[in-house]
Amino acid sequence: MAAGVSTITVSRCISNPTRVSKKTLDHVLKVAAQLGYIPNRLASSLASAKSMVVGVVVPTIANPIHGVIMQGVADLLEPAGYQILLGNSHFSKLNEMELVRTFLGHRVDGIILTGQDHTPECVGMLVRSGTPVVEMFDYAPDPIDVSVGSSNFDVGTSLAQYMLARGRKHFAYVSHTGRDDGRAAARLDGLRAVCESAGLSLPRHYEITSDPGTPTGGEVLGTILREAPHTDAVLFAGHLVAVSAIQYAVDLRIDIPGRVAIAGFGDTSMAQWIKPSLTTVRYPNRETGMEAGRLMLERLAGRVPQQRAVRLGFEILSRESA
Amino acid sequence: MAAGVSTITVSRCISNPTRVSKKTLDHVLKVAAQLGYIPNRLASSLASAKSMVVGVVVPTIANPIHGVIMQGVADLLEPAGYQILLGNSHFSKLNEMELVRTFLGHRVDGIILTGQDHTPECVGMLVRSGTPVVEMFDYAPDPIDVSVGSSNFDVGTSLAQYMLARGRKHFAYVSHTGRDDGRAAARLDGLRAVCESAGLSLPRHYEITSDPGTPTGGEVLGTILREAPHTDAVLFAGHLVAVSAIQYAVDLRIDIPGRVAIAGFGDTSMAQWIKPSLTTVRYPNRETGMEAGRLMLERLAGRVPQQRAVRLGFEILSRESA
DNA sequence: CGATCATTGGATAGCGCTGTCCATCTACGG
DNA sequence: CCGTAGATGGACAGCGCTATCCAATGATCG
Repeated sequence: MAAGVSTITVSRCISNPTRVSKKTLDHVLKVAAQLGYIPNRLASSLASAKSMVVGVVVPTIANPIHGVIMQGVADLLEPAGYQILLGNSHFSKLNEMELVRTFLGHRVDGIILTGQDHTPECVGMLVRSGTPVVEMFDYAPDPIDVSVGSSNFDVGTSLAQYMLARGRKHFAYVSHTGRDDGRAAARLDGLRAVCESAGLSLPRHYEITSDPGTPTGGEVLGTILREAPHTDAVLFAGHLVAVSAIQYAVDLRIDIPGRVAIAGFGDTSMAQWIKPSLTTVRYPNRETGMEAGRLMLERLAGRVPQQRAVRLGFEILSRESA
Repeated sequence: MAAGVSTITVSRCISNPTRVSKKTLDHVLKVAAQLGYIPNRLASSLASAKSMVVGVVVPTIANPIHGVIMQGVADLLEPAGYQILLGNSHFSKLNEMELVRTFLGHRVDGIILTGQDHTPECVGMLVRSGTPVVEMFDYAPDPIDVSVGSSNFDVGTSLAQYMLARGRKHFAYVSHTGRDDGRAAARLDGLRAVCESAGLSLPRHYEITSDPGTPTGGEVLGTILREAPHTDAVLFAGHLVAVSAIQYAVDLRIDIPGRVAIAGFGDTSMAQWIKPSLTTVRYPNRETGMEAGRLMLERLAGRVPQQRAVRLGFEILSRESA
């Protein structure tokens, strides 16, 4: 090398500075800086079988929920020297599997997945590879490796009890088809459980087929109040749908929450600015990401946390609509 | 290999299937699938000097603006077989530089940067490396390599003219210190240019030191109307600040837009749900990301686009507040 | 003053692929 | 029946680093 020392000494300067004397270290570092030398991490990874890269799969990074979660992950991983390989599954298990395959090809040191619903082949690949895996977002009691998230069943029961405590008796639940299934279904299960044990009629379930980005809440609310006029609480899985339902109600002089209570899942800024403001469930997104990052760092350090499945809480933000 | 053929044939099956007969191809692929063989892309990258990875630096992925841009980038890059290495600069040029250094170490095939303000050392590294670079978000007339974005000077002039056309004469501009400097400053320059040529007094500039996540718009609006009561148009760089200013005005029965017009930059859902709804500038975020992705693919294919700096438009969403 | 040991640098051999060149095989015409 | 071209598979070297082992150096001690 130009510094007058061997390749191996340079390597040690970068990866294991204690193994080299202060003087040569300084010298090598100076020459390296002068030359603008940037070590090839590909070669390093290949030789050491450590890539310092973690693959993260989210459904879509455009959704601020996942953006915030991702930020939490990055805030833990980046300071520890890990880079993030980002993959968008677009809510498809098949895409997720292909991303996992690609990540494994890149010999990532760990993989973080959103949700707990994967193809068996995907799980098989992960298990066989021996790569640390964190499943985040949902509470997954029986994870592939480790997991962190909130229980949507609990969210369902909590919100049902919240409504019950406010004298509501006839529930409707509105969700989108196709995406987000597991979470939406778990919440509905929670709702059902409470209704059953309280001796109430089961919640009516409506599925919207249009894109969550369209404000179709008005139509749905109209349909519900026509088909089941006694409905006194409607729970919307999508915010925009919930907000547009409120807008619709205000326009039609339907009393919210007098005539019908409305609540949403997942907190967004618009929930607090619309009149009447929307009661929602706040999920600890940042915390979820950070805990996922923490768990990953634990696993990367070769440790297995005592708690393989971390259950995070949530918060019902009581506002005007319910 | 287990398939009874040499290593090299397997390699060809994956990277260059035309070079191998249909029969052996099928056979090798079948055996590979059975074995759950996943080729090591690290070794592949090292040998071929192509990593199929593109590094993308954003200030923070938690901000939906950058999330949407990133989605646009991913939507072009992922189908083309490229993976995304994500880096968060936290609005720091130094962090950005370190991320670039790391990415270069990973021998990424291309780097996409947010903004056009980089340390000279960072630019030097990029140029020396010969890696394709796309700068996105701002319109950068003289990019390192290629760029795409909207001109914030134009945004400033357009919004000023919009206000002028509605009889506004005394402007105030509110921005955050520290982050986003270039863009905020460019908009202010645009505003100033219009004020000057129209013979108006220059816009008053207020800087907020608190976090953009805190709703301090009320205080600021109060200060402005006290210090400069003749102000009839206030432009807020942060949405939450703009929205909270409107909230404050409503609470104090200050007529919006009668007494003072309010506008924001960058469109978010809350802008349309607050009463009165907020006039904003819509930036083409998705398109920015997609164009950045497209430009990157062009450069990765070895082509140099005729237009090295792509200027995207924007849209003034005229609502109730101005 | 020489033997022993910790410290520091070097030599060697891969990590798992791909680029380049070469060998083999089949098909075909002269 | 042989020569040639096109198609197909293989050999070899090397991408740039690190793990492992080994050599040289200086410090310490009997």
